[in-house]
Amino acid sequence: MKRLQLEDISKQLGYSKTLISMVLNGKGNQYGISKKTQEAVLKAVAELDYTPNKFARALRTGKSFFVGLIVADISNPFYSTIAKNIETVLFEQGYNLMVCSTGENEEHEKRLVEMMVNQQGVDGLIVASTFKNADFYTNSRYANTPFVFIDRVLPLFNANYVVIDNYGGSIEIVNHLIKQNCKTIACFSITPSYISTIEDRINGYKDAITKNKLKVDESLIKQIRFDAIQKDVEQSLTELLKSTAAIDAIYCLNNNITTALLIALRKKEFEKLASKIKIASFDDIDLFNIIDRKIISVSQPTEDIGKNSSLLILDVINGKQTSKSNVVLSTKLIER
Amino acid sequence: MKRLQLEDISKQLGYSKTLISMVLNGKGNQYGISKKTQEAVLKAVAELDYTPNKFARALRTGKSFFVGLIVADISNPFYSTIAKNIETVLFEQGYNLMVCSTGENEEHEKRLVEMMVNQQGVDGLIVASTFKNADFYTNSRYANTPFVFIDRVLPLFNANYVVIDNYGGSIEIVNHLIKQNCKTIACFSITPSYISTIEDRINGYKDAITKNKLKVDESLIKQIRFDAIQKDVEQSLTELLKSTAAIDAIYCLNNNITTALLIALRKKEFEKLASKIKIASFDDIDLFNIIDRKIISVSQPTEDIGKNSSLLILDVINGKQTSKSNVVLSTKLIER
DNA sequence: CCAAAAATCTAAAACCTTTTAAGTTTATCT
DNA sequence: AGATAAACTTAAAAGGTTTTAGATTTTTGG
Repeated sequence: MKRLQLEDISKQLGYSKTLISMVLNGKGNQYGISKKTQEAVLKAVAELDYTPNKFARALRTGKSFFVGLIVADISNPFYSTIAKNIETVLFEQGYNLMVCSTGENEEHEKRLVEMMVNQQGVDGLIVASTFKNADFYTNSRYANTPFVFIDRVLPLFNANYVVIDNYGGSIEIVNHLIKQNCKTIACFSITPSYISTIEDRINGYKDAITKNKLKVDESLIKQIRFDAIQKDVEQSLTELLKSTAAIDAIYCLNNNITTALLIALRKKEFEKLASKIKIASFDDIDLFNIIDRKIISVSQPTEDIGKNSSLLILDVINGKQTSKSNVVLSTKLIER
Repeated sequence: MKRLQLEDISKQLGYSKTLISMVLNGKGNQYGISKKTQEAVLKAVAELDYTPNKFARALRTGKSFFVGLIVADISNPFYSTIAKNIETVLFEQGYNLMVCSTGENEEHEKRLVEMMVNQQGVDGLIVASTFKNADFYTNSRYANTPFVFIDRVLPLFNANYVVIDNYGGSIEIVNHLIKQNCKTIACFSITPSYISTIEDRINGYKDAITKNKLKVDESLIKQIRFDAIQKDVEQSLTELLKSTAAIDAIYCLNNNITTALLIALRKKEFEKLASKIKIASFDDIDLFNIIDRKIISVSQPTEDIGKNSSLLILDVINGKQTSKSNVVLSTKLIER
């Protein structure tokens, strides 16, 4: 069965394709099509169950009604929650979401952006970028594509973004640990560590320690590789065990590290450590409500990141934006 | 800066648009374009950084290189892992994935399928359907769209599918519980319960009990509503506490229910129950490796569901399929 | 009742590819 | 050399919408 097209409706109704197209696009009044005609068209279209060909429409208008989302790893609940909220907002406005993961790899991110913009023709792009600097995005070939950056900002780049207050959240949770009498706090960071969120969290960690008149011990800051989390966490624990310092707490800079730490601490070799330390986590996940151990965490307003960024990109797409919009959302400390 | 198009390259090179298009689509040899010409074209195109307009191409060929994925809830790790694996396979073949959640709602599923097929023009659709029967999908308007069903099968519907052996997995886990000396096993099922996976798991549960010469007690089978999981789990626990039966184990038919049960069991009111029972879960998640309680589970080969279904839909799209393909993957019991 | 203005409606162009059918040039064979 | 085949190339059509510019009909005012 061949797909119905404008021509068929036109013949059936005796109105021109133009008129029908106008009515269907809600421009009937604008072009002075009479109420009666509009109704007749809508009725017939509904009865015949006609829907315009997406490709023809996109070719003519240059609009795909697709928004791209690029994150490090869509199976991470932090990003998947954001994705879900973005999807909901977009769907209400007749837009669709296309999600891809970079695996925290710059080259992969490049390929994905190129593909989405050039091949897939997305109307806009929401990105949690892995890039170290903004060179790639400042290239003029992207000047016409609406971008909104989330979670992470790129240095010296004047762009729309929706992020959270990583520095403030970090200060707050470390302050809380210190109040709980933790003096020696290890920090499990993640590579690539130049990412703005991580930088800010590290700075918060250091500043909170300094302001409480304690000393920052660089040997307690461990780098965990994005693609070898479990291994590196256990390696770091071994190092901590060997060191002379008596660790009071471990502060994990993201949920993946915290999860890996919890798994590691179940092993016999780390038993001794496990019973003594407090665990703090930047980013709160459901899991923390189920386990016995009381995790202190900073929860991020993931829903709001999703909602804000999607509303923002729609504004940019629809030309409703006057100047760059920079949103910083605040975090919430969860004591347990 | 205006986008480059075939015409520009054509003028620049002195070859026709046709020739350039042919070379770019890898049909140079097929149409007897000389090696020299092909190389010149490819070089120029690379230098000028031209990419064909996606919409024009799709309009002409009728192909979008998009595959849709429809599941109940993309933030459920079971589905998000499947999604990730599908995405990887598709990406390698130049296809893209578009994911949507139905929230286990038939009407929403209808809207999504309609939208993906009619408005977005996907080349094929992978669906974990919420539907009770196959009427919607047997409608002739979908006869031309490649479909692959995953996770759940629709009764009496001759379609491509990739599922797991729910009945067998259920038998195995309940057998294991009984061997561990559990005689009274409650079952937390989920509505809508007509879904094939749930039906099969329930049947497995009942048959395993019967074959072990125990009695099935219908009052121990609780229905948990998809959209009120926590509440219904706690309600069911209360009922179990009130009943005279001494429960040995609770068997949860999916990971959401198990998670909700674990949360509930932390409450004082269920303390008594918590210490005595074993917990079994259909579907294994990372969480189970972190908590103290030893959860017995059936793990599903999510990676394989993703890989198999995506390879299958590509075959159907590319006309490589000869007859309907039905894949049943086996599960793995995880004792802890 | 006529001219001008307002209200409706439409033909044709534009969007940019891919593919068909056919054209031109070069090589091969007798 | 002429006819035929092979190699290479292209003009034009097709795909289905939206939009522009203009045509037609109806209404209004004198």
